[in-house]
Amino acid sequence: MSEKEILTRKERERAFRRQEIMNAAKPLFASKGFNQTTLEEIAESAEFGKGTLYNYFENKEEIYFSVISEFVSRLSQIIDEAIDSSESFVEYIQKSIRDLFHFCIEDQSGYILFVREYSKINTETIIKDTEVYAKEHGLNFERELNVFRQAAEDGIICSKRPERTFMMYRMTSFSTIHNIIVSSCHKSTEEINIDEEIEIFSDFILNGIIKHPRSIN
Amino acid sequence: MSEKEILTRKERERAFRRQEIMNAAKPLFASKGFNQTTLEEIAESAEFGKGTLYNYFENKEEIYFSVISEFVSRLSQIIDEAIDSSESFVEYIQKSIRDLFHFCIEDQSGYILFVREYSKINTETIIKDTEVYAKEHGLNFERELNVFRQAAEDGIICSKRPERTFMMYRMTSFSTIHNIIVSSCHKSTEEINIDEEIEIFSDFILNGIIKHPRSIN
Amino acid sequence: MSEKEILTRKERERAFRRQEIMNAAKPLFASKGFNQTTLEEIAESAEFGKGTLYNYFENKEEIYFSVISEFVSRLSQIIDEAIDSSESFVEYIQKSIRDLFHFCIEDQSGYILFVREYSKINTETIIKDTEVYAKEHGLNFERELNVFRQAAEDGIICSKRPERTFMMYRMTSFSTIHNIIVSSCHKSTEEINIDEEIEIFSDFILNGIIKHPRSIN
Amino acid sequence: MSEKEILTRKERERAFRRQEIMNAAKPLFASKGFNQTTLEEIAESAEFGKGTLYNYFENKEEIYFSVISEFVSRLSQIIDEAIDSSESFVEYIQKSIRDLFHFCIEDQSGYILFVREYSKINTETIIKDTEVYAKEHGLNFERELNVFRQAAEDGIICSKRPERTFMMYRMTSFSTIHNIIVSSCHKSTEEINIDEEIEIFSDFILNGIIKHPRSIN
DNA sequence: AATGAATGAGGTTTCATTCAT
DNA sequence: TATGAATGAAACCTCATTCAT
Repeated sequence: MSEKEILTRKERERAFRRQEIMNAAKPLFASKGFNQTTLEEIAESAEFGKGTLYNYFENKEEIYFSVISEFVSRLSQIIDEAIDSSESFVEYIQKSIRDLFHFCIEDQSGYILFVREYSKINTETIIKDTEVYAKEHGLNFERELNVFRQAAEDGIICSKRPERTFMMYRMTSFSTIHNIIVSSCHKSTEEINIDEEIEIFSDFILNGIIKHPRSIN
Repeated sequence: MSEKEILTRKERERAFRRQEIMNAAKPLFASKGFNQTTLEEIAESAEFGKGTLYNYFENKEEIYFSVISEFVSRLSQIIDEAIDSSESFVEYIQKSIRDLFHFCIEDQSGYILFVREYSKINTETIIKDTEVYAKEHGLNFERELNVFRQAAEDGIICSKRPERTFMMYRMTSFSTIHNIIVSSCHKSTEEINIDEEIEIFSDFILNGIIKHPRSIN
Repeated sequence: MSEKEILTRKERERAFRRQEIMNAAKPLFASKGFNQTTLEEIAESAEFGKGTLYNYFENKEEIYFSVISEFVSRLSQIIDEAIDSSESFVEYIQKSIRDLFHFCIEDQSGYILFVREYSKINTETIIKDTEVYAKEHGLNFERELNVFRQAAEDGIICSKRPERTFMMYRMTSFSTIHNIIVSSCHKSTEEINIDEEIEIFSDFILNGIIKHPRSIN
Repeated sequence: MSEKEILTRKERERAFRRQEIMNAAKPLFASKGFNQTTLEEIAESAEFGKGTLYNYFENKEEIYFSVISEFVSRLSQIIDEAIDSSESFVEYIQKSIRDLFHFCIEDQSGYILFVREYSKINTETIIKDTEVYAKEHGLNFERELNVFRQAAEDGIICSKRPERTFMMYRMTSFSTIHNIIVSSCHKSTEEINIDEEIEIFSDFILNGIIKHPRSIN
């Protein structure tokens, strides 16, 4: 029996309103940033009074990090599923890229907030050490890292330092998604074809930019 | 005879003090962000009174963007030089990666500010359209883009969409540098070997992550 | 049933506090001017915190112009009533002078602020074109002007340019009231007799300064 | 032999530069007010360095009051001349109105500054008591007042309180001139005819606004 | 539980005045 | 004597948080 089922009606209502506030805050934080988003705006968007927010969250920061935390949980799940359901390294790469891209483009606001904090590029909130931060939210890079280590041992990838290779792969994924989102905002006319982007990116990751005698794909 | 030589002593002193203020502001903006950095801090760090700053800059924003502008100018120059002095595409890639990495790691604060604005991830300043912004500061992506287009025509790179490939290459460069800088901040004990990082990254870009029958390099 | 009656208790309290702030600000603005009056002083005088003022007014200017606006509305009403209730030109002149003097001397601070702005002598606020300004606040010189035009047609006043005559009459009224107020401030011992002042002024306006064979009055 | 002649060349140059600064400051103070005019603007307009001003004046206020003082001296002289050269009360009134109007409209900036201070409507400078102020600058209302007292004794004017009548006359003169100046600023198309204005005003003062059996004029 | 009025610390910016050159 | 760089007090305004209702 899961924990959820033993929530009372009051607790369920409380959780529901908490979520409503987070949903209202997310696009505001994403588009305007932490400091530039006022509690008044969040309250108005959530159709609550300003003071009510403090019945559900300690302070502004807690709202902010709760939003990100929620995103990270789901992100983590997606990666776990990709690992669990793949039978080869290449399949895992392709699957995780595809699922990650779709998920992030689905929830652009969440993604932007996540990458802003995670890349440590944000300066409006106290920067937390990535590892602490990742653990707090259950983001499990260790499992992925092990996949890369195993692939190195198996001779599937050539790098002598799979940790570095993994980091580059991860960073590159995030910045490419970021780039797609930004592009789609600014050039609405030129419709972005997500599946094409995914294919180009997968090829870039697997084969690099130089033409090789025979491509794996 | 260049214009610089006909600056009067006063003008030279003025330019010097302007630079001093920018140098004082740069690491503050980089570590704390735009809003979190107060003019008082900048003034104190520059060893000037608060009001003095306004004799050299219109307002806080002008200090901020002047710092970035200076970085972009030098960045632009480095890329131009790499293009001009390379005889093949692969040489250009290797050279530009090497020079870019060294330059950015030399001026970490400037780099962080640049990437924060340029990636449109920053929310504290009015985000300018990348292209406008790039032109304003003389950042010339068009030239690099043409290098990639030519390489595609020549069959050196396999992508059917060299613009996308270039963008991924650029993004990936920046996030890798970013990652190195962040790592070096947090794990100062584990000394970062820049040249090794450059080699790994060059290989990653040129060949991807999958082992190929024969590597170009 | 008027709209006022359907104000909720909250709305009534809000309006009341708004008025309190205006009442606190009025004598300060009148005695010290716009720039020389600080928000801190207004807040202290109104027995509110500094920030509270911003819950009722957009900014300092809005407080200032609200005070004047309130005065102008009441001034306008007084003149309208004098026109409506008078049966001859001379009666209207005497009545309007009497009511105007009493009203302005009752609310000296309001009057000083009004005349400062209206005479375009003030340089601390952006000077608005008198006509625009008058219309905004419902000050209706046009009606009075028509009374003068009619009197000229009827041969009651001799001027060939009743517009000018009206303007002189208005200006003179204001500066005389101003003079009375200033005098009463500085020479508090010598009690000012308002009714005598009104009589002298009415005579001055109607008959000029030269003795005539027979005076209307 | 006058004092002027024993000024050394240095002293003459000093006086000349003092005057230059005042001339530069006058229109600025008139159009923008005391606080809104910066020393930097005055210095620039006078083609001096900011610091140089302090070699000629104690501080900003001294510049301001020197400008007004100069105006008052000349104003005083004009009224004295009108009194001295007139043979009747009516002639004095007509002459003084004419000369005053022409003088003030010639030096609009000076006039505006004078009336702003003198009417005690200004709040940007410490308001000085009119009498002190008048004496300081040699403005001699006492002589004019005596002319009115004499006219009352002689039965030329009807008022039992010639002091009040004089004050109204003075105030009215100033506000009418003020009105003309303001009008000429805002309605440049409709050319103002000074001589016509003077005639209308003289008539207004002497005869009031009501048509009398026979007009003096 | 919900509200929003009240608060005041803290930020940017202006500008008269000083003073070393 | 002329200069203008340096200064810092003082002003307006924002907004997260508290708390009485």
